Amino acid sequence: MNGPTNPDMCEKQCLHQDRVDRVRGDMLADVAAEGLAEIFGLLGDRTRVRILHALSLGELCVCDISAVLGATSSAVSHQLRLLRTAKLVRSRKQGKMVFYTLDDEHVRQLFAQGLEHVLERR
Amino acid sequence: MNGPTNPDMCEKQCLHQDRVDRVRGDMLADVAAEGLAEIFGLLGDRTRVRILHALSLGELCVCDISAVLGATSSAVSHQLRLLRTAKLVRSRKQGKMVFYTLDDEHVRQLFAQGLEHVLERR
DNA sequence: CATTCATATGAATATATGCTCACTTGTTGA
DNA sequence: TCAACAAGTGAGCATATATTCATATGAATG
Repeated sequence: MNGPTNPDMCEKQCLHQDRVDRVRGDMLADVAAEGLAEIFGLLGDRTRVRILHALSLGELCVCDISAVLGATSSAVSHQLRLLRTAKLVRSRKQGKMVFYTLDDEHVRQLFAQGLEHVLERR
Repeated sequence: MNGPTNPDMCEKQCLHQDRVDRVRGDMLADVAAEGLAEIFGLLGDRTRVRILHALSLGELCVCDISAVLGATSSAVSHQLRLLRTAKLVRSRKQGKMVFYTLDDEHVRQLFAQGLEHVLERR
């Protein structure tokens, strides 16, 4: 009905067509943007950050993680499923227990990089 | 420290006290975990990812960003406020327009690192 | 001035997300 | 076979968050 013209998109005067065209051409593919948002989103939660950091220090079972974080094993298990699905952690079953380890070197580097950011901003 | 015993925290048999104690000692301070989650959370949204990527290609006004993303300038403005508050972008006023640029080198590196992850995962 | 326009912002709404609770699964050992 | 227990999961709830809509602000221009 309204067609492509959206009054909230200021298509009147301010648009720098050259710049816009150039940037449009270099923009990330949708999959890439989606993928980036997904991985960063996974790292963007306090509980998951702490789980991943704990695992970066060594292998732990669900119970241990719960104890370290002071969270219920249910909450931890829910989060571990997300991390497992995204292949950020790997699980190894041993009897009743399931041990988790980091399964992605990029995560370590992202952590280090992120920490630099956190520490250096002032 | 943990207060009352929580049945969901399996304090019975599986706990590897030595590991837990060691990891607890090396855990991130709360502020650090919170800070990490915050920065990653900001990067964990498709719209913000695309805004930041567009800005990594050069300075753009709000209107241009809207055009590049195909989003309303209102939506973009809201997101820019978050990014500005977190000092990930910087704004420069010129007449009616406001130009934005990336204001954080870490972001570029996080992007590169994140992209590697996205591209390399099987 | 009054108008137009780029940007910002508050309120409302829709959706996403994290946790708890109750329950299930699968394993160990009595 | 049965009880105990670690772990996983679905439902429900509470909160967070992204977008839209309406409106405000402030700058250029007639």
